[in-house]
Amino acid sequence: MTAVAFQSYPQADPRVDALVTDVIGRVADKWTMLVLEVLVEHGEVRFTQLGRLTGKISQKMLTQTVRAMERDGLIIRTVHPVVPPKVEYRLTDLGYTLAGAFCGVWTWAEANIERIEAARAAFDARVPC
Amino acid sequence: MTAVAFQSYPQADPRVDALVTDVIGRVADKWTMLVLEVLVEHGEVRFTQLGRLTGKISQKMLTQTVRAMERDGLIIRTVHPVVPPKVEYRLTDLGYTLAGAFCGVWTWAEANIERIEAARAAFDARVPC
DNA sequence: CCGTATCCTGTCGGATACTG
DNA sequence: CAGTATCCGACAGGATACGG
Repeated sequence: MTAVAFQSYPQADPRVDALVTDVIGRVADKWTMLVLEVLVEHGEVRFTQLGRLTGKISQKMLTQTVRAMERDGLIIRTVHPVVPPKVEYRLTDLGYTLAGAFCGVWTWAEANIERIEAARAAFDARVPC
Repeated sequence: MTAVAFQSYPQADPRVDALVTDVIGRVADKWTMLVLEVLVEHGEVRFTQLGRLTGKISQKMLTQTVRAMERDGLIIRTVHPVVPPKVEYRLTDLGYTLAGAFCGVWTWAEANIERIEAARAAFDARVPC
């Protein structure tokens, strides 16, 4: 399936490219990046605490995000057999290297917010609804 | 390897944080990154050509993506008044700096695909069903 | 406290058809 | 060639309720 427009492109290795795209898509998620940032800053963090620090994230999305990140080997989930339950999350070495890679994007966004907003305003003035 | 050494994240302004998140969300899009990569590699590219080079992207999504990127000041759209129409896209300076920032993530993904797939396989074996 | 399960709505995104 | 317009299925993701 997926017979789409623009098929057949002279790329070197479509398999590797697809995998990289997949990894990027998974990892470049909004919540993934925020969780990554929180864990870099705070080290080991509990579930609810992680939710608060991440901002307005629903419990559902937080669960999904940490689960996917654990599956990808980015974080480690530690369950303490106590009552009430205590679960802590921390980055793996792989997670730290990813955070390092994303650091560039994060600082870029911070540094260029004003330029982007200016560009948007100019565009919207140029192309009104 | 590893050796993370992360400088602590400076500010704590929720407004700025929201904006950064917004920018990240916009810019970390799958198609945005692919278009970015193609334009870095090929310089100035026409619409259909861009579609082919980007891989399996529908015309609709390509239009949306380039429009949003133009609005954000990442690319420049040049219309040549000829028949048949000829429209070319190229990166702005801002676009190039973004591509540079993403370069780290891209190479990270390439370098760690195998580790991620191994982690996923291990996780799925550990947590079946 | 740490989740899972369910419902429900908005948005994403592909397919198709048409214009300058 | 370079779009625009429209229909529509799929799914992300919030709100809520419940369980270990």
